[in-house]
Amino acid sequence: MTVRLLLADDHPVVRAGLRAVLDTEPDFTVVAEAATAERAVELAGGVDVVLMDLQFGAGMHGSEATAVITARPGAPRVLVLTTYDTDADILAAVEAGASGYLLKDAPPEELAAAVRTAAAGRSALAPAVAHRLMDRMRTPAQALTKRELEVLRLVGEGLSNQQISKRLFLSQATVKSHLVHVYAKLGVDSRTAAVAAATARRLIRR
Amino acid sequence: MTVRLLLADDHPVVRAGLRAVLDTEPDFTVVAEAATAERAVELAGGVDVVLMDLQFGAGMHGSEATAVITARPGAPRVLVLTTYDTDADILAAVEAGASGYLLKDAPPEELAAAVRTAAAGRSALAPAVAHRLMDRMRTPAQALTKRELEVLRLVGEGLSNQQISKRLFLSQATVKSHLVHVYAKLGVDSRTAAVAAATARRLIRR
DNA sequence: CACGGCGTCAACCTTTCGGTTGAGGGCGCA
DNA sequence: TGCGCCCTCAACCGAAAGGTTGACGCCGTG
Repeated sequence: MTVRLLLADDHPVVRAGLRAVLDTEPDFTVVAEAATAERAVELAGGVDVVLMDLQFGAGMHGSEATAVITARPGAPRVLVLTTYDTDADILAAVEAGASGYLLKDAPPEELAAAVRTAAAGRSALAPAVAHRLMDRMRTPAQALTKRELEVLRLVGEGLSNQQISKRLFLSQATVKSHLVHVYAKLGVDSRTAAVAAATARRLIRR
Repeated sequence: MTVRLLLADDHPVVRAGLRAVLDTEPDFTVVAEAATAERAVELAGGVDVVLMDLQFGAGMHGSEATAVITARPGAPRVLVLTTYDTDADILAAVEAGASGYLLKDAPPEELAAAVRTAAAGRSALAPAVAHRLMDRMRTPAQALTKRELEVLRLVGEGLSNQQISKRLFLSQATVKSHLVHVYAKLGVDSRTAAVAAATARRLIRR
């Protein structure tokens, strides 16, 4: 039985590389490529496994596309294949229904093995990734409230508490209050560290 | 006349992709691959063009390898091929003697054209990259020094002056001194604003 | 309805940061 | 041999941010 593959990555070179590595396997067939996450959603029907990058230059994020694809009945398995292994990315991908999470520096054999594992309906997490996920479960990520996120975003834009308070029609005391909660939830103790942590976890965008 | 190529990238998939895209060109031959910058330096003899990534998981940076390779007599041309186009990366690559700077999301035709341009001894800068470089030349006033950039990067990672001073073996006074200069050059007045401005201008990456 | 989470704010204190002045050594370039 | 730039550091001060306690109203849920 042949495994039909869809390659979703915005880099032509990476797509060519995946094709070169996977299409030579006798039981794999690359049936389509997508340069955007939107296109991947369109093409996901009729394949068995989707190899999905997370970062696309613009537009939909890979984890969003994964959620859309896996939500459908008779959906293909989605194997996330990305460059980074930040907690937030992994979490988002797994929550979106990804069957696996691989890093792009994985050797070809590992890649092929993961595709077979995913095609068989089992979970294929790279060891390093699985470990990270375990860590995460132990300390559940505190979700920031809308207001906290709003304040944090302005901090990320470089505004002072004074400026934020004016922008949001608040007192400085309130801004500080929100930030204290943000620091606690992110496990940091300064505004710059909060921005760094939130950026790494993709809570805020830049 | 055949152009002999060396592919230097730590991702097997990317190397396979480059090989797939370039080795099919009748006048190109991929004669070697390197998974590390150190290996690229070893293998650079005997090829005409090196396709060089900048980020290698560990060890030598691509721009260092580029500098070493281009410094030798009869050196091959080095074409930098990376994911990001931050000012600092581009500058470093060009200063290291790179003949071109391409982004990995470039279409295959552009890639092949750039290799031919480099092989012919001409400069091959992606339009977006060239534009950035021009910007840089036009306003050299706000150029941050290496040290200032180094400090700013750590600020962006959320470190305090205290932590930065320890990390770089400096006194806090020196860290503050660098930051004061950074603020002046970026036209801001706080560390968070400096990070925001530097990110917007692609002086630092996240 | 009582409870908890959220959003708002005040007062107070400590620590860090921002900004200034001044200064010395190293290095390249005119 | 100067000059200027870069990097380094000290001392000092005011301003901003960090941290704590306590408080009040709103709202949704058990």
